Parts: sequence; C-alpha cells; structure tokens
Amino acid sequence: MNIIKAINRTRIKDIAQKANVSIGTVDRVIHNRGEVSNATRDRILRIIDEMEYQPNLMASTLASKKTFSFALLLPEPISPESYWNKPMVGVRRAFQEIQQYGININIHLFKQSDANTFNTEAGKIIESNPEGVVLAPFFSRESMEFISELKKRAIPYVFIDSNIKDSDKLSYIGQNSFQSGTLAAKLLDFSVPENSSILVLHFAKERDNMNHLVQREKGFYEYFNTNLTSGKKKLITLEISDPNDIACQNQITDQLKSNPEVKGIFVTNSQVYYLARLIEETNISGIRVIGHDLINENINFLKKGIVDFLICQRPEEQGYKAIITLFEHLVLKKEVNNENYTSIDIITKENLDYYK
Amino acid sequence: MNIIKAINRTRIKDIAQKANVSIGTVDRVIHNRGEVSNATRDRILRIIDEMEYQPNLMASTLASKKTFSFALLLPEPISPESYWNKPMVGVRRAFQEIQQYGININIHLFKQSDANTFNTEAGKIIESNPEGVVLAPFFSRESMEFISELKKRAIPYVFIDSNIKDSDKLSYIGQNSFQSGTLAAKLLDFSVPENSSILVLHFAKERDNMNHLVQREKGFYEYFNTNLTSGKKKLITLEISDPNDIACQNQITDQLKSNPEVKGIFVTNSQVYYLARLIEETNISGIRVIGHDLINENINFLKKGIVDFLICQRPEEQGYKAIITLFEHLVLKKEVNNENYTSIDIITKENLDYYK
DNA sequence: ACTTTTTCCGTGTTCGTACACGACAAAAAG
DNA sequence: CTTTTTGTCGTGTACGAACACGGAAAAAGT
Repeated sequence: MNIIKAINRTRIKDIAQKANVSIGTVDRVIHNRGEVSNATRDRILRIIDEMEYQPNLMASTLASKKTFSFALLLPEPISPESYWNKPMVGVRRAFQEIQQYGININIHLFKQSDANTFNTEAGKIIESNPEGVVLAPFFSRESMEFISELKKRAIPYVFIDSNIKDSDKLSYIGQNSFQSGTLAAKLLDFSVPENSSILVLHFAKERDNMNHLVQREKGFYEYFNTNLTSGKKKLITLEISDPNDIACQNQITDQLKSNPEVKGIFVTNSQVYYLARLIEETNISGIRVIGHDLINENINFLKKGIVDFLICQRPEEQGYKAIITLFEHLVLKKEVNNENYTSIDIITKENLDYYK
Repeated sequence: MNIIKAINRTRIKDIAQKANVSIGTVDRVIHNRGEVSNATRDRILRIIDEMEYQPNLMASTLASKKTFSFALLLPEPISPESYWNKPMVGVRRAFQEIQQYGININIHLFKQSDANTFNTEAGKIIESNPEGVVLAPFFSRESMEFISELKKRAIPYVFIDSNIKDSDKLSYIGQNSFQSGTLAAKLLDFSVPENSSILVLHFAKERDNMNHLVQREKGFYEYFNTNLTSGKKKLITLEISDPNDIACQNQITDQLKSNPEVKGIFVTNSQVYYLARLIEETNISGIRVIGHDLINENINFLKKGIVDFLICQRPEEQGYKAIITLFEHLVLKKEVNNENYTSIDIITKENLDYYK
C-alpha cells in the first residue's frame, strides 16, 4: 500500500474505515458513479451524513475533466445602444467569474421580428446538447416547443425578462412589470398638481415584448383606481405606431394642445426619448415625464431635465443572475430561487451617476 | 527524470523551454520567490507576457497552505434591527463565497459612544497582524492613528461608510451623502405644491456619523439654491436632541402648527420613524415625508403610507463589496477601484418588495 | 590551489478529488 | 464442469500549482 496517497485521502479514508469499505467505494458513492451495492451505498451515505463531509470544490473541479456548456437564446440587440446589450454585459461578467470552473457559454441571438430565427437557433442549441439554457421566451408558442424539447432531455432552463408560468423552469429572472407601472403612477401622481391629467403613451411599433407594456399599463391604472385621493386625475391613453412619422408626432402635440391640463406623461417602454425630442423641439414646458430603461438616449434627456424619472430594472444584473443561477444549480448543486424579481429602480438626474 | 510529472507541467514547461531554463526556475519567477538571477528573470517575464499565461487559481490555492485573515472594525449595532447589522449581512455573504480560498474574517466592534473601545479593538487588530482590514473611520483622530500603524506594516485597508481623503486607502466603499440630499430635495420639491414650506429635521442625539447628516443637508439646500424655479419654497431647519422626550416632540408639533404651509418633511437620518409615530398619533395628514434607510421601523411606516420615500444606500452591499475588494486585491491580485459609491435607491411602498 | 560560502537551479512530493484500470468473486451461459 | 459475463471493489495516477530539498556552479575566503 502506498503510504503517501493514503494521507491525501484522510477524510475519505475516515469514512471508508467507519463503513468498513475501501476508499474507492466511498468516492464512487460520493460521486454517484454506480458500481456499488445498495446495502453498502446506504451505509456509506448515512456515515457521510453524520460526518457532514463537504467536498472541496476546487480540488474537485481541478481533478474533473467535466466541462459545462451553457447556451443563451436572446433577442438580437437592434443597435449597439439598445436594451438587449445590457443583459449581455452581465452575462460576460458572470462568465469571467465562473469560467475557471470549466464553463463555456454559447450565445444564440434571434431577430425580434422573425420567429423563424428563434426556431433555427433553438434547434442549434438542442443539437449542441448543453448542460443548461437561458432563454427569453419572446415568442410564446415557439418557446413552449423549445422547452418541451429541453424537458425531454432533462436540460434545466432559466427564463430571463419574461416568464412562462407552470413550465417546470429552473428559475425566472426578471422584472415585475405590473409593480413598475404602479410605481410610475405614484411618482407622476406626486409630481403633478391636483386636477391635472396624465397621458399614457405607448410606442408600440417595435413590439418589444408587448406583454410588459400591457402589464405596466395595468399597474399604472391600478394605482389610480385604488388610491382614491388621487381619483380626480384624468388619464388619457395614446398609441403611437411609428414615432418617426410626422403624422404620429402631430398626434401627440395635438393631444397636448387640446388638453392643456396634461401635466404628466408616462411612456410605457424605453422609447421615451422620442417624446423628449418632441418636447425639446416644440419647447413645451411644465410637463413631468417618466419612462423606462437606462439607455443612452434616455440618459441625455434625463440630464437635460426633460425626462424627470426613468424606471429601470437592472438588465445587466438579470443577465448575470441567470448565468449564476445555472452555475449554482449545476456545479454547486445549491437550491436556487424559482422566481427572482430584480429591484425596480427609480432614476433621476440626481442619482443617475450611481447606477453607472 | 520522472516522465509523468513532466506532463503535469506542460504549460510551465513551454515557458521553460522557450526561456531555456528549468521548470522550477519558471515558477520561482511566477511566484516571486527569489533565487533567480536578474537576467533570467527578465527573460522569463518577457516570455510569460507573450504567452499570456494565466495561473490556475484553484490549483494555486489548493497547493498553497497560505491563509488570509481579514479584520473588520465596525460600530456595534445598537439593536438587532439597527443600521450596522446590515453591512454585517453582506460580510457574511462574502465570507460564504470566499472562505474556500482560505480566508478568515475577524469582526471587531466598537461602541459609537466611546472612542476608547475603538482604540482597544484597533490594537487587537494590529496584534493579530491580518492581511487586510476593513474599517468604518468613525472617530477621525483615532482612525488616523490606526491607519498610520497599518501603513507602517503595509496592511491594506478599506474604508466603509465614511471616507478619509488622502489616506492611501485601498478603497472606499460607501455612499455619496451630498447627492443623496440633493435627491431627497428633488423628490420633496416634486411632491409638494408650489409655495409650500419644507421642514428639515435632524434627530441628532445618537450622533450616528454626523458628517453624513451635514452632507445630506448641504445637498438638500444645494438643490433648492440651484433650481431657481423651486425658489419659492421656504426651508425650515429643526434640530431635535431627544426624539423620546415629550418637550422635543412638542417642538415638532408646534412648528407644524405655526407653519401650516409645511407640506414636506425631510429627516436626515434613519430615525424618521420617530416623526412617523408622531404624525400617526396626532393624525396629521397631507404632509410628504422622506427619510433614510430600510430598517424595519421605517418599513412599517412606508407601508402605512405615512412615510412616502426612503432613501437607501445598500448597506449589505457595502459590507459585501468591502470584503470582496480585499479579496480581489490580495488573492486575485486584480486592480480595484479606489472609490466605490453604492447606488442611491429611492424606495416607496410600491417597489419595497424588490429590495428585500 | 583548496576550502567554504553563496547563488542558482532541477526535481519530487503535496494539496483534495476524479477516474481509469484491473483484480476478483459470483452469477449466467455453454 | 468450464467459460463468459456481470457486479464489486482497491489502487495508482492525474489535475495545475507550491514549495522543500539538495546538488551544481560561482564567488569568496584562506
């Protein structure tokens, strides 16, 4: 018997001795590697339980040649500044932290305008047979097909940005759009004088995950329905199909002209900068504006004071957490939260700098 | 020569071959372990640079018996619910993540009312000769002494909560109190009608790091000085020495009675719950209240709608980041930010749940 | 020139775990 | 009863780096 190697295995050896088996048997049980009779397995498991044996993660990954590959399926960012770049930043940060544990990440992008690209990329992911998947279930029918395939292969998947209920997901990482709408309502309610009206503006062209917009609007109305003291305020809803079209822009300015008591505007998605541009050009003043998402165009108008509040849902953190969740589940074998709502941040000119 | 071991060292062997030296020499250079002539050291360093050799952190910590001990010097929490418990939560989380790298954390607490306890604990820390220190420089003279001792021993230190300029600190993790005051001002400015007055309330008894309070007030006034459109609002400042004293409470109610146009109150520290209690008891309504810190007492009043906004600076994250910063500097040998301001969060009843 | 000291370098063992290989016995097939 | 298959188990080596030990070469001392 080699004395030296036995020293290295002291911990396992302890267990082996107590169970009256060999070291090899013990680590077969520990790593679930079969080739052990049920009786000895049970005996060993009980002893391990008593000792509270904690395997050393570093030695483990060092010795193991196992690698994990995670696949991402996300919408393609429309421009270098647009929303979907943000989660990617978080993904990269997570990757930096965990790549040493033998983790690879493959990013697959689909076009938000074309469900076929979603299917194509989903197919590629299935083919590559990853250990875990992160996806934004943008197209719900296609997503259902994809996850049923994943379920068949016992590949865990994490939803990001949008959720699908009752889907055996490992986790959902994202926002609570309804609450974010309620919050926007409160802020506007506080920021405009009594008896003024509020305009709810949908820029709906680029159907950037419509469900969120609907939820935000619902939350917004919910606030004014339940807070009776604010009941005097009138709400007006306006849908703008193409914010670049002059006719559409006129729609807005007309609305404002015919309703001079409108003192607050709520834009349900990240495209508040279209409105801000219009306000800047037409020199309208005295209107509080609230929108979503910390993207560069919006930041500029926030600094200028044309947009008063931005509500933001930490997209970088969503990307980061999605990856880390898979990691914790697969590598660390920790319990993970089935639902993980990111915080709903209120950003103004004053605290902007601290959300980099 | 043992063939097998040579295989294990392939990467370093590559370098050794190119530099025409032995494997041992290379790892001496890599780990700065001396016993290498300057000429060969330089040659090897150049080659390492070209190869972009990245040491494997896991193998490294596994083989190394080196352990790091970090010492913390923080104010003792006054109650189980009070502010200074929060950073501790973050510290524990950080510890969970990095303890496997051989890191110990020793927590030293001092009494906020007694600078001597600060000195005693600081002495103990010096004696224990840790690899890194996190401290809240609550007492500035005593802190200066302490850090000069640390500097002598080349022990890096991270400030948390408060900063000391020009102190050769490794990093500062904390809030920007001035900006947080500005932000509070904006929110109140938006939330009260024009021509109303605003009351700034200091609960100054427990001198919980006075400097922050001063900075917040400065920021608050700064906002109203620069935003001329809001110039019509009158600001009143009131200092309350003992919020439990009835005379002091009357001071507040008197102030509100004699100035019925006060429609907003800003409490500069976490003790807004004293005011909220008073408001609740006396059934005053129609006043917007803004305070600091997400502690349980405040949360209750936020939910009840008596406090409208809480401004919060993520104390858990401050604790977490302080530890991680030391870790990154000492173990990962990464560059760390010299100043790290945590985000200034606005919390209302509506988004409270997402800041757990 | 010879000994002693210093400087430099090569190699083997080690950290805690994973896994391949092969030994051996029992069961199944011939 | 022999041969093959299956089911268990023990041990040795590897993962990538850290570090001790001791030997060779160079420098210093006599």
